Amino acid sequence: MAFELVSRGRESAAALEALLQGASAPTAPPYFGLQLNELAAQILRCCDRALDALQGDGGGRQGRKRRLPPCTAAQRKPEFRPRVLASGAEMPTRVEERRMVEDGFMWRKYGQKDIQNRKYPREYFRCTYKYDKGCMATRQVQQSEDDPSLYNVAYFGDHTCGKGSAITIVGYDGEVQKLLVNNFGSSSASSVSRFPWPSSSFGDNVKSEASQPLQALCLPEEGGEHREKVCIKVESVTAPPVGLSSSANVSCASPELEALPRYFNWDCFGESPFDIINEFINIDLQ
DNA sequence: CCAATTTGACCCCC
DNA sequence: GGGGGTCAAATTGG
Repeated sequence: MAFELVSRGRESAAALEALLQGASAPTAPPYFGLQLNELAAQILRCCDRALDALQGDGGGRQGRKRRLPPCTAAQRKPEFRPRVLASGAEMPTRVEERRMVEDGFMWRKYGQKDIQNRKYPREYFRCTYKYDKGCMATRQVQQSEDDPSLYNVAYFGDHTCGKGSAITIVGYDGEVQKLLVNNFGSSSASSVSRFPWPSSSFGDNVKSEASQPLQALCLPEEGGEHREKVCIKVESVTAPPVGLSSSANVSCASPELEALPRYFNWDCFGESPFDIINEFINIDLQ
């Protein structure tokens, strides 16, 4: 209950921050020395910490850890099971490198594997509602070798359990960029998965149409505590018209994404957690 | 008792 | 045949 309440508060803060970013945040009156958007970001961080604390409270589902002696083959019932291939060659819809912060979904671990040439095992999670609602979303989590405090998270499949959403962004020339993102940044499993900005915010300001959602997606925690890299699969990319400027830089080796470089803070996903390089770009948050 | 985790076995693909 | 993804029995803890 407390978890849901804090989650709701977090979503409200996210909405506030998105609205402030879309509005004239720099001219908004300061509040105790903070700009309003900074204040919203601060509220978000507090909510995230509270949610983390609640999850690690022992009442959460993550607290169950044990180490068992392995079962012998004789103890197991040899049984032929028809397999349903869930992943195959499927590419993840989202890849993140993040500290262990809840992503807004209910996951159930179903496997763990040692991966060749990898220091840490890969953990496999499926949506808790796989059987209830036929939700086939899965995710894979692997501890980063570069920074063990970070975890690479790859998402496969869309949530059909009603807990996720995809957003569509109209590009500079009207071409649709569809970002496959599920309930990004929310920490509430029971929340309605909608982004905090209304579709009408993609108004006449062409420049903000593309940049605003990306900024709003990325809510880096200042001070470095909450550092994450967000990788989003972009189905269609369109270059902004000549003359439009952006304060961000981009470098990306992917040919399909060459058009973007000058306008966003893209970075190539060179050190992909799961060897996925070309179809994903990395938004380096700072 | 039920739900979640652990972990070896199983299965598919390359 | 090996690697990686999934299954499900065993186990644990609320």
